[in-house]
Amino acid sequence: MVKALNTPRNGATFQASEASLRRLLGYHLKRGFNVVQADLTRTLKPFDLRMLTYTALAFIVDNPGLSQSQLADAMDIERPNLVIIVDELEQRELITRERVPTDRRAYALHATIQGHALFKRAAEAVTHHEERLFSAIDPETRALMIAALERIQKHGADS
Amino acid sequence: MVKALNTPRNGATFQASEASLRRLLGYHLKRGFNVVQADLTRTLKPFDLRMLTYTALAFIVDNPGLSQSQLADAMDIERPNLVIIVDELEQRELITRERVPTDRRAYALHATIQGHALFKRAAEAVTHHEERLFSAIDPETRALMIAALERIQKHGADS
DNA sequence: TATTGTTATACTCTATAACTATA
DNA sequence: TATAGTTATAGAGTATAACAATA
Repeated sequence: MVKALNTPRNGATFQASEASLRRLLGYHLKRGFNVVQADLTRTLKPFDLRMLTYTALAFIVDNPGLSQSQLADAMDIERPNLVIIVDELEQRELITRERVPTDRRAYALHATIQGHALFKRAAEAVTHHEERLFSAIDPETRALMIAALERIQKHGADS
Repeated sequence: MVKALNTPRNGATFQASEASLRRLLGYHLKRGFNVVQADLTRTLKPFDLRMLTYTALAFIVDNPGLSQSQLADAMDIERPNLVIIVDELEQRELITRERVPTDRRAYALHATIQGHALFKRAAEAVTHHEERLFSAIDPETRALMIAALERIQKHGADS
């Protein structure tokens, strides 16, 4: 909907002033992420997955046996918010929750055959979603952005 | 909370596999934006502003007299979601809503003296917030990222 | 017919306090 | 005591349908 910025009532162009919005990286991060998030939601819809259920499934597939605490830390979300995500994946029989013998407080998470199969199909769709959305950004720039975003995370985690 | 990635139970390192998460720009965009959003929330708290009320106020300060439709388009949010934002700013007497004589359906939005004053103080805090959070990213990289994010928006708006 | 602003509603993501059972 | 998982709850952002007033 950026086009409205170019068609205000008075014929001029709307501004995000130099003193405020347009020069803010955070502002563009938000808007860029919103576009990505909207497209990702559409991409995952056919698989009945959301951003968080997809992310959780990906981590469980890649790290069989990890606990919910470890998964929450890896996903950078709070433990309470992970519970319903794991509930949903378990009810759909995409993952299993098994008590850890050596620590009966914890659950070991594993993807089922169906979980692996669904993830494989969804991951392909996500790959196409990324290629489609970021086709205008050359690989070097993408890598540079990923490195910068990782630094922002580490820097933000310090404070 | 990335540190947990380095301290799993089995002594190995948790993975966001090459086939799935770690190589996805969208994944890093989300995590990076979450850090920014959390810090921005803290930054705006003393001014009783949220991300969206701050953004709306910025646009109104920079574009006096614009309508709610135009503001919603500029902010890239749906009209219904803007209503409570404008309500809040008006109730706090930071902006005014005046009927447009030539189109009695629309409201012209203007920032009050208090609105300008609060925005000026908040904008300074936001500037410091950005400098603090992005100090590890050199200006050239920031500019490159902003340009790339703008392209993603335009590209996403097409599809 | 189309647009502006509005109400109602629902979904997603995020955050905190407090509880239980285990360690 | 500390940790793993849970429940309850609240806040914030996003999205759609439907309506009254006006164009």
